[in-house]
Amino acid sequence: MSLYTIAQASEEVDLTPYTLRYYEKEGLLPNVIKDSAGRRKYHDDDLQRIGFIKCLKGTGMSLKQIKEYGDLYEQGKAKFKERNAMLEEHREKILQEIKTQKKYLKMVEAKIEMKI
Amino acid sequence: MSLYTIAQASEEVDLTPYTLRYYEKEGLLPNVIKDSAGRRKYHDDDLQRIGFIKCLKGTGMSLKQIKEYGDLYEQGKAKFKERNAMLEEHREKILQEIKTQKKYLKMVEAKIEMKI
DNA sequence: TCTTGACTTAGAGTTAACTTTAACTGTTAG
DNA sequence: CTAACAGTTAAAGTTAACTCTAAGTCAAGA
Repeated sequence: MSLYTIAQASEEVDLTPYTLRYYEKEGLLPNVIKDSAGRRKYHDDDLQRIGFIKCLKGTGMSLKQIKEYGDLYEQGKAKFKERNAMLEEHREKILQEIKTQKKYLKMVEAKIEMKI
Repeated sequence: MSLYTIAQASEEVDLTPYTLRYYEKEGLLPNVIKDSAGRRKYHDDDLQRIGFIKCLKGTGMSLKQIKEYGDLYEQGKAKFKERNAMLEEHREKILQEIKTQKKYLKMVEAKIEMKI
């Protein structure tokens, strides 16, 4: 049941405190609590969530869509289907993107080998 | 030796005319010629170049870096080494990125299978 | 007690990469 | 001949995702 300050959480997830506050302001982190002095305290759950946000973002999902997903997540199993549909669609997008990256990799390698 | 108007080139490479003009303004397309009325005419070479720009951009290279690469390219074999070094470094970046994407894919798939 | 340092907020500023606007020009179909 | 069209430019506007500033609060150490 460990708690992290924003500096510690920042270190842990490799995002700046600015970014963490920004994500919270955008509604991506609805469960971050504050201590009596109003300072943020991050739970392990929060860090997990940030990890998944980084995953979605790193695979090209916009913060807006990530928020949509998060909002569905907050509504529990009532929205399970919708939420999973989003993920399945996103999965296809990632697969497609990996294919594209591989194609581009070949183009770059061809250019390297061209030696002109 | 076919020539394309900006509308045709746009269609061909799947970028808007706005974007093509923008790329040119940024110095990424130094060889686009104009007809007597001042209208752009794209050679096949230009389209090839745009294709490679899309490849570099699609693999995360900034337009600024793409311009650097293009500038080296313009200087011919004098800058071959430097230019190829850029590509080799970029190749590593793409390989790394594909790895990351695969990791993220697994995370998304795990979440889908989690059914919670 | 004072001050240092880590936090807080609202809001302004930044950056990359477009995207659009306004005003204009040259080409072509009727 | 003229209206519509496809292009031109410089410059302004947009968007996403931060990133920073200014002014303030609170707790802890000398």
